[in-house]
Order: sequence, then C-alpha cells, then structure tokens
Amino acid sequence: MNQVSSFLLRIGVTPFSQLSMDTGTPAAADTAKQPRTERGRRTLRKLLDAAAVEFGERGFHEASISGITARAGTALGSFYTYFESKEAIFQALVRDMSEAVKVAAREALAEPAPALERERAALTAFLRFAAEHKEVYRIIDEAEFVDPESYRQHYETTGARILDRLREGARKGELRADLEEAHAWAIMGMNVFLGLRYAVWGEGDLPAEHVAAIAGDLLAKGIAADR
Amino acid sequence: MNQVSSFLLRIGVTPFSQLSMDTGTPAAADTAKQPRTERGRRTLRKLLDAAAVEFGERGFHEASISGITARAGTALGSFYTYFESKEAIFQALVRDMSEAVKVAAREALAEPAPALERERAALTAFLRFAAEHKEVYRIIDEAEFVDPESYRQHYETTGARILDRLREGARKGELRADLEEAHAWAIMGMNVFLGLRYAVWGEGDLPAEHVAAIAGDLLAKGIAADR
DNA sequence: AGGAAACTTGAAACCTGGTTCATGTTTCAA
DNA sequence: TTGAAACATGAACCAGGTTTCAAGTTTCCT
Repeated sequence: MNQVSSFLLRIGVTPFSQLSMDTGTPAAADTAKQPRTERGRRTLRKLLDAAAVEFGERGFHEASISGITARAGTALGSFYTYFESKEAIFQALVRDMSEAVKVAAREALAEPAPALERERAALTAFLRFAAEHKEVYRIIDEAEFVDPESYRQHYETTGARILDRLREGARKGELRADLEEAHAWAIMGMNVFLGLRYAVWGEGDLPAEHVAAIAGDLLAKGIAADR
Repeated sequence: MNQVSSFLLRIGVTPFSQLSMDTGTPAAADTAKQPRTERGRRTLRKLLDAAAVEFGERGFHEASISGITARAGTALGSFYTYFESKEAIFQALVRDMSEAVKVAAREALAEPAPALERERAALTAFLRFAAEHKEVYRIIDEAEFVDPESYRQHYETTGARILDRLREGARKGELRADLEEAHAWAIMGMNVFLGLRYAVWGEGDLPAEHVAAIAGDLLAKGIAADR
C-alpha cells in the first residue's frame, strides 16, 4: 500500500514472534494479543502498518485510534482485540522499528572491511534508511516520552553494538586500544544528528555518501590541523 | 524555591523581553501576555517556574494546567491571564531554556583558549548544565513534537555557533581548513548524546571532565590506531 | 456438516482536562 | 482618595477521544 507497509513486510514474516521474547517484565511480555487465525494476523498487520503511518504523520498524541482503524479499514472496536491501549500499539511499533533499524545496519555490515570503513558504511546505510523512513525516526524519538523503557533499550543496544565493532577494530590493530563506551555513544550521537539534519530535515541537498565521508574522515583523523 | 526557579532567575531580569523579538510569524510574536504591574510579573515568573517543573517531571501531555497552577500557588483561571494555551507556555519555556543553554555555553567560553581546548570546555559546561537541569534537557527534546519550530531553531542556532568556532579555529591554523556544517552537527550530536547518557541517565558514574576528555581526544586525533 | 472459538462491528458510555466567564480583589496613577 | 485597569478566582462548561459492550459474522477443527 505504501512505503511503510512494504518496509514492515520486509522485516520478516512474523515480526511479533521476535518481539515477544526479549522483554524484562513478564507482565508486558506480549505487547499485542496473539491472533489465532490467518484473518487475525492480517488484521493485526494492517493495524500496525496503519499505526506507523498515523503516528509518523501526526505524532503520538495527535494520532487517534479511530485514525488508525480508519486507515487500516477496520472497525474501531477491532483495535481492542489486538491491543490493550494506544500505548501498547505504540510500544509494539517502537520495538518493531528498533529491530528494523538493527536489521538494516546488519545487512550493511555483512561483508568484512577495515574498521573505519565499516563505520562509514554503517552510517551511509543509516542515512539512507532514515531518509527512506522518516516516520521511523520520528516514532523512535517520540518513544523517549511515550515509552522511555523501549527508547532506552534501543539506544543502549545500538551503543553496545557500536562498541563491539570498536573493540573488534582495536583487536585487529586498526583502531586505538583505549576505546570505551563513551566513544561508542559519541559516534552514535554523531550519526543520529547527521541523520536528523541531512536525512530527515534535508531535502537530499547532501547525499548520504558525502555526509558519511565527512564523519568517517572525522573519525579517522580528528579535526586538528595536519602537523 | 528550587533549582529550576533559581536557574530561571539567573538568566536575567526580563527573559521575556528577549523572547519577543526573534519570532517569524507576527501572530506568535508574544508567547506570553506582558504583565503591567509588579504583581503580574511575579505571577508570570511563578507560572513559568512551575511549568518547568511540571513539564520536566511529567512531560507535555501528562502535565496539566491545574498541575502548573497548583505548583505555582495560583488559581486555575489566572493561567489564562498570561498564556493563551498550554502550547503557548511550553513554547515560552523552550525558548527561555534554549537561551539559558546558550548563555551557559557562552560563559564557559569567556576566556580565549586553543580551539580544541574550547570544544572540550564547552562540552564540560554542557554536561554540567545538563546534569544540573535534567528538565531542560527533557523539555527541549520534547519540543521536537510539541513545538517543532522552536526545536529546529534551537539546534540550528547551536550548530551555527559551533561552526563559527570551528572556522575561527581553522583561521588560526589550529584546525583543518575544510570544516563545514556537517562537522558542526557531528560534534553537536556527540555532545547531546554524551549528555543524555552520562549527565541525564548516568548517576554521575563518569564525571563530566572525563567524558569531555574522551570526546576532546576523539576530536583531536580520531580513533584510528597510531601509525 | 456443525458448532465453538475467533474475530468484527459501531454506537454509546465515560473521562479527562483544557478553556471560559462572571464575580471579586488589588494596584497605581492622578 | 478614588476609580479604572490589571489581576485573581474556581466552578462549570465542553470537546474530543479512549474504551466498552452486546449483537452479529467468519473461521476452522473434528
């Protein structure tokens, strides 16, 4: 039906089976009520896709359940067959998208490359992804206020992943040996803000490669004048 | 009464006179209705301080006007003597705080120093400020959804300021000559995320100086292994 | 084929909290 | 001192959106 829909579909056939496993509180283990028939799965998917559009376009509070069901082409009451509340579907969406970002990054890092090269590739992929799915950006960001736990989890996981790469690079002697968590967060912040400025706000004035090259170069040499 | 209050007071005697000048739309020129008596100014200040606490603690949508007036010790109706709506006071607050962050940075950069040194000092000051005023952080962040115009303005201004410093450093031969806007945004993103992780979330586990040293070092040399 | 469980439906109950307003009180300049 | 403008008050109004529910319809297993 649209970009978001196809993007959600691309994630995998059963995104919710992924979601249900990694939750801390047992009570919140399942954000969505599991459908038991094919028809149910279809409706659930329609609701999630519609919610991505509605939340992305109007933000959590401006968005309305009836807006979601209208876009999904289902009755208002059906919503509550699958989600306990507006917050619940938002949470499901955030975790779904967090996963999607992760997958996109993993794909970009599939083949081996020098450590600095990998960071540049990761940023390029992220910028492309952000430009393609601005709603994702917005929804994850808004989670800071609507669902802080998921927000925190998203960035802590992402940061840990970057740190892993840095350590790997250090092990191979390509990066400094003293890199720690703060370095990973610095890089992550860099990436996120460049994404906001050039992928989400920018009208494509600077291509992803160029921005990624600048950041990569900054990581490689710093900004001091050559001695 | 509390940290926020004193922080607001420190900004200057008439923060609102500053606010009223730089608005694009003429309609929204004055976010707050100017009080004409001393009593009025006191009430306005009380409302703003209370709003900072209420919004900081509960977020925009959880926050309620009655919560604000209760904290301020005024009647519900009085609110509308000074602000047209919930959005209006939020906007006033965001611009006020954006200004406050700016001022804090300016103070930290008062005396001259080498360019790289200055960036480190700016980050240290920012981290201290963020730790001291976590509400500020939260409120400015939430502006992305409640008052996007102010949000954008805040970061564009901040980014431009950083770029100025970079250009100045390049002029003096201390920094590379090819620095551009993207570098400034990369540094800004770095700073913001380090602030989120270590000043706002962190329980002070890493001191501001240490985090700033890491970032400063990253800017100076990059993360590649020494050749 | 048959029936229980899964799912759908949309009108209406229900809440919550922003906003208004008519009535008082305080300020302050003349 | 005085009165007009500024400011304070809080009960009541009201809009909008979430959530419920009782009555169907569809699925799917045996």
